[in-house]
Amino acid sequence: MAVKHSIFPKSGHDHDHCVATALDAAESVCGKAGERLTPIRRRVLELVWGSHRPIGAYAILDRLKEDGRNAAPPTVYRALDFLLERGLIHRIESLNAFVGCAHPGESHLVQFLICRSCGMTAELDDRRLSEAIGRSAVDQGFDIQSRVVELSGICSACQSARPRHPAHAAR
Amino acid sequence: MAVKHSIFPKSGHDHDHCVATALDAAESVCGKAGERLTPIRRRVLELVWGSHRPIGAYAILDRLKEDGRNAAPPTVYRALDFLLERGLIHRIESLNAFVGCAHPGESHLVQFLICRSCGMTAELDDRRLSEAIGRSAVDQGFDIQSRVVELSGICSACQSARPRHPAHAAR
DNA sequence: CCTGGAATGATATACTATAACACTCGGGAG
DNA sequence: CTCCCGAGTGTTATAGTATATCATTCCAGG
Repeated sequence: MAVKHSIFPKSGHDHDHCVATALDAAESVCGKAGERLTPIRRRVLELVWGSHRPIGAYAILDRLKEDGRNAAPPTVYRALDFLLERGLIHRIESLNAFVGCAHPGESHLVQFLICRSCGMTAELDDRRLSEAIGRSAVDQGFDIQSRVVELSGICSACQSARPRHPAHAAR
Repeated sequence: MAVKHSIFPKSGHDHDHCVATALDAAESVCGKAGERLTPIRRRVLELVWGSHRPIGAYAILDRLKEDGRNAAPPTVYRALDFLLERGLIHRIESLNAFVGCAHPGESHLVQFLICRSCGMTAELDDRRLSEAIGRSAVDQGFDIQSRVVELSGICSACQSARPRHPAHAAR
């Protein structure tokens, strides 16, 4: 049975469009907040959006160096912190890596599906799931301030095909 | 309104009993599986159970050294890997730390509540929440292999009191 | 201008985790 | 009994992730 509305990016999608949209949205979000999307921040965001696979801070750093820029770890982490605070990217705790936010500027509760075969991630905003989490916390009198929900497994595309990116297999 | 059945460890509980129970359960689990709970593994488990606050691998390492034992990082990580595989401890991804499993030997899906004020964690096994996660995955045709659900916030005890362990405040 | 805060540069270091190889020990095959 | 084998541990080195600290630059507003 086919999946009706897969939220996983399709293999042949126009990714340049994803990137352009994300950068535009970032300009907009920063503009409204009076924040500066400096060249470094913009470039880091672009690199995070290089694919739908989470990317590590040091991989970003390597790319910045390839740009010919003087870059050190703090350069990257400052930009990542800025982008995280503005909700333009997400951190995947179970991978120590970062991925673009699919709904920048909108407040949303997020859950991730992470494919161990192709490395792609999908960002969910499942209301029933969020509510179940909220109920669980309320039952315990717990005041939730942040949530990490990361589900690793095999996406539907990889289930029906030989793995295409074995390099991204889970640890 | 008071919480009916808080799963958070109470401040004055008999923690020695928690530790003893955990060690007994570990002996039992290992015995049935024909695995060896060696002195190092037992000691690491005991240290992880030192409190209901997640502990980092290097903090465990320091304790082992205090024991007068020759210990290096691999010593600790090997023991932790063993304990993780047998389901005797859990890893908290968002803290890079480890905490004792409240239900060793039983297969269960787990979610964590992590108090940013006192550092305590509570292990939930909320069936509705697990089912909501399962449905979410099925909707996407996603085959879940592992789950990370970690909710950070303030536990009910800390909400009604001045924080008692500010050193454990979230990053 | 000039000045104060934000952003970046630069260096050092802390923290987390694994690779690789050597050694020991105890149990089973012969 | 001896040999051998594999699990467990010791040891050293290194990989990978993140932050502290201070210097410098840049730019918007006075």
